[in-house]
Amino acid sequence: MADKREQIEAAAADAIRKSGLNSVSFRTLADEVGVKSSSVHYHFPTKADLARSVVDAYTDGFVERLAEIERRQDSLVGKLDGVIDVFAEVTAADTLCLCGMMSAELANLDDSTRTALRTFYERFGTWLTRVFDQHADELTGGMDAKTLAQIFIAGLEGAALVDRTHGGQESLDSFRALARALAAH
Amino acid sequence: MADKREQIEAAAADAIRKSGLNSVSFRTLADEVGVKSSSVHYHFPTKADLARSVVDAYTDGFVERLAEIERRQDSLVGKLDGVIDVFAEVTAADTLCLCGMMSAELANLDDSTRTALRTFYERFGTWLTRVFDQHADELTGGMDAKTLAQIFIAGLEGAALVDRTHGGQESLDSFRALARALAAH
DNA sequence: GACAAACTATCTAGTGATAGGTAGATTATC
DNA sequence: GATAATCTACCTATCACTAGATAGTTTGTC
Repeated sequence: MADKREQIEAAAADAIRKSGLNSVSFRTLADEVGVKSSSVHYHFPTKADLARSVVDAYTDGFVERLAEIERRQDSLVGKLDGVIDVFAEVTAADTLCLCGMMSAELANLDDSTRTALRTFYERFGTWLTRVFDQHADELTGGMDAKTLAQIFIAGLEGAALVDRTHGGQESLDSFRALARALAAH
Repeated sequence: MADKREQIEAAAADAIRKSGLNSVSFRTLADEVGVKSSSVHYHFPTKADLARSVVDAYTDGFVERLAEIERRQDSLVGKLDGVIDVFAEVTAADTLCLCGMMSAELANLDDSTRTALRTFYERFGTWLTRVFDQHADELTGGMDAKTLAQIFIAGLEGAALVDRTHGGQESLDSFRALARALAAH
């Protein structure tokens, strides 16, 4: 049996992606990993501590996946499709991007967790902006790299949100089409 | 003092847009309109009844605003900007689209409320698709009307979500830029 | 190497606050 | 007098969080 702290963090991340931080309780989390709720409080004194830790870990994992995409894909469409694939996995599992979910719950979060969320979007945005910049000569439409990055970040977060309400990946596929329209020249 | 039922519904809609259905309680709602929680239960027996009513009312109001935009704006960019303005109001009030917020909470909703959410997206999508179809000859990029409608629905929901985490309307403005890039010819 | 102190990770047992929901009495309206 | 809308008073369940006990492990000291 692996480290309990990591198990708790993983169980929390899964539950948050499915139904949000608000419907994650120390008790259900404890039951899932086979300890008492007081033990969860030992590792994460308050819910805010748990929330921040989960966001930080998710962000690190997400950025690592972006780096992997960059290693494997040379073309702009290949890279964008790689990112869309990440969101497609999330949608296929009937969940949301953890940071998208928690952004909806922003009003209930403490400052440190809000900062962690901003860091997620910032790192995602920095990566996407750089990718668009690297392929600037292939782009149509006349929009700059940062604008395109923001369109894709908001678009993919929203697509996961919308697609989950009716199943399938229609919205996500529309962003695959947008990627191809932008890269055609 | 207006009809209590409507007051309760309006207070619920405001609270949901700010912090989600999960953090709206019959007690706080009752306090806001000056009644007891049992009186709220008289008008809306269960929380699911309240949720569905609020979504239905929001959808009707939203669709009415779309019709108004269509009456006032002739150009494609004018119509798209009108829709983006609706989301800009939402963002300026530090809230989300009510249906976007509740989509994040999908796992905690009953079937009738989920159906009401799907209806919102369907009516929004039908309107946007028709608008893009009407201006098909002005479009660049080669994407069909339905694809474009899905890009804007997901994009605007996501932009409201993302922009709220760091203030401002950067993401929303990027969709204004996309509208102009698509309409240029 | 032996022993004590400190630390880690868990437990039992409980706190006060709040949640959605209900029964039945009361008041206002027509 | 009937009906609609509100009230008081309550229920059970769950929430985040805490105190204090208890093992096992690690670490510092002689």
